[in-house]
Amino acid sequence: MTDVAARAGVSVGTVSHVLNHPERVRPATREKVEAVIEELGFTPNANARTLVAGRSSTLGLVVADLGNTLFVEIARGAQREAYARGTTLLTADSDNDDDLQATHLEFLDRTRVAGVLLSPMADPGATVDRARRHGTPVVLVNYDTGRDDLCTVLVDNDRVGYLAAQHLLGLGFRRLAFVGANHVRLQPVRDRLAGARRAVAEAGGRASLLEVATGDVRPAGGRTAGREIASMPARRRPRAVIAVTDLLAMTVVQELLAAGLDVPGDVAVMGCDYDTRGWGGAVPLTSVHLTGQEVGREAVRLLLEEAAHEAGHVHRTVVVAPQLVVRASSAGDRAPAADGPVPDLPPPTPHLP
Amino acid sequence: MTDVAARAGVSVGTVSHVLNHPERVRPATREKVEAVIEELGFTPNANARTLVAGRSSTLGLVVADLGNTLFVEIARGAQREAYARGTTLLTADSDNDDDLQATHLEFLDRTRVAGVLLSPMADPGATVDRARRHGTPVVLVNYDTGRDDLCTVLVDNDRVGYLAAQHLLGLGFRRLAFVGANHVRLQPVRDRLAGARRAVAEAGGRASLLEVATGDVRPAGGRTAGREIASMPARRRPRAVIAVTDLLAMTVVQELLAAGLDVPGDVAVMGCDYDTRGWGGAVPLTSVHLTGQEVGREAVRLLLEEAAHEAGHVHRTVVVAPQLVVRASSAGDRAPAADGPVPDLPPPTPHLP
DNA sequence: CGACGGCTCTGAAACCCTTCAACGACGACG
DNA sequence: CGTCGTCGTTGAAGGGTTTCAGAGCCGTCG
Repeated sequence: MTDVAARAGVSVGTVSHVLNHPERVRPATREKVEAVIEELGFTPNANARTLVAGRSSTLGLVVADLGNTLFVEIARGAQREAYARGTTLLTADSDNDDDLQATHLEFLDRTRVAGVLLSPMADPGATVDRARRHGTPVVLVNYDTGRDDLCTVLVDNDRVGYLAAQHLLGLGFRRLAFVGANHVRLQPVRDRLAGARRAVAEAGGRASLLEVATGDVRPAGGRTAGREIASMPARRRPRAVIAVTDLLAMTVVQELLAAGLDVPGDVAVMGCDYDTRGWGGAVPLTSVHLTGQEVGREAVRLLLEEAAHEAGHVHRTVVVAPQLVVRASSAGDRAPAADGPVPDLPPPTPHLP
Repeated sequence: MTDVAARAGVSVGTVSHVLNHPERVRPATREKVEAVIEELGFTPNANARTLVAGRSSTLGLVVADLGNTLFVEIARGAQREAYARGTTLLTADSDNDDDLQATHLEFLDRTRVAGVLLSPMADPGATVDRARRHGTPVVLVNYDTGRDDLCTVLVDNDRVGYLAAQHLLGLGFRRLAFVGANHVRLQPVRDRLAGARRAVAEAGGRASLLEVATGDVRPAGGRTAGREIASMPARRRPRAVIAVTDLLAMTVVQELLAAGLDVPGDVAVMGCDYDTRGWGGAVPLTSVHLTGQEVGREAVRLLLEEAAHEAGHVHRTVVVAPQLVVRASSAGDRAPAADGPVPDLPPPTPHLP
């Protein structure tokens, strides 16, 4: 900057003004300075700026695992909202490692970002408080600590289950099943199950919800559940299945098909979450999507709000609504739906010119 | 830091030493300073440090679109390599916007990161040079500019096509088809086709490669191609299909199934890329995967190497091998393979406690 | 007993920018 | 023609850290 000032025949203060308060400097001077900046290829040092300002305007996002489609959606939504509001979002992937997550959080704290979005896998504990003590606002994303001294964005998992059951009931199915019902120690499972039960209860006496256990929340769990359902006599067999996870739903579908049953002709199946792997199969999967983008957006709003009102900010929890997306696995017709208006179908690679 | 120094009764220089060169300070002093640091909750300001050092040790990654699974894999691989080498990787998503991409690159340049990985959609042009003029090394990822004054990491697309055709030929299929062959203006398509042709040529006279055009690289293009193949008389119909894209392959499969053909019984199908949407269907898709993680890893290695040898660094292009992953759509048996050793199957949401 | 070498620790400069009080010039006004 | 206000510009302070030359101090050796 000194070089620019010297070469333009002005003081560094003036160069700074050209950069940050162009209106304060006479057009002639400004143009001269700008010309020199261009000529010298000068780029201001963001660190020095932040050092003076005390805090940068960048936002950080620490995500538990970018391999999980939901977190990617959260990152995309957050990125868009941040951009719309004139800031930059930097994402750090903790790769399922709590220590790394803490490291990333501390790094962003050290670098004095305007605020951090944290989407953890487990309770982050005191790590968050350390950052906040330095004045780095933190918003918790997609994880419920139950704390009320922290802004939080959550998906309404009760509504996830409710929407799923409501959809199937609305199609006229009465005998429903809920696969994965035994994993109620996982809060989202608990909530989804509760929502599904409520919808069934509201539908009156003719509707029922069979709760099917799985050994595992991972795909393998759907295997046994799928076989169990397939082997039931047709009169007792559930007519429609809600799996607590898209991944479980996918394996249930595979087992049903392998047993010679038709999906959705004999059994309709649907999942929850936002797992793109269910979208492209022969029977694209109906699902209640966790609206990750909306979660990310809302989180950025909350974070900027908190960052703006240093003190006197009231922490709150925003609950985002999930969204039902109907595909072939529950629809009446089996036409492949991949061309349909699936939300945010990523563009295809190859993307080279 | 001044506060810490005062409270510990030492000078700021000593506090700095405790932080960066603990061996230079007497244990007693060190412990006292550390105690005060803890007591005061002091966290060093990374900006000030970078300001002095001239450059931080953080790496930046600017990615064209996080909605694309391949870029996510690149980010994950890069993250892991960076972590293994003791640095931090910050990812910025350009959301398919070239201007935003340039903005992100400039931002990282301003913030004086150790280097930037850039995975663009189109030729980034002079943006890159601006950053490099300030001494910010840039490595181009998954995009071939043809420049030799830049380190680049590419996937061997010729080998993608070659591996695909070789796999099918190895299974005994002779009449192959290549779907999407008309999009040769896209460099990856051109290379993949060339590789496939070569494998077929090497197989001798009895093997053939029917080149099928699609109106579009997007999924819809697979529709017409699939119908076209399905409607051919069985004797002329290709026995195995390579689609230039996983997404195309998925829709081809859907059309074949809809026409009453069996996959892979009547027609085997495979794709290329790394699109997870093809993994979970009733007929999980065989594919030649672009090994995004390896690309990301290699890119970080290159970048750190360039960052280390300020001058006298020889730019080079590293070509990463793709990887054949066999699933049901080409295998002899149709057993669902989702439990098999699919590379990097993400863990399931729900991930709350 | 004095000189000398090692350890520790200090203080100040340097890093690059922003901001703010103050200053000079210039036009308007009385 | 002197005074006042504005506008544009300046110069220095300040922000948090690292680094480096040097100052004390203690022990050792001659």
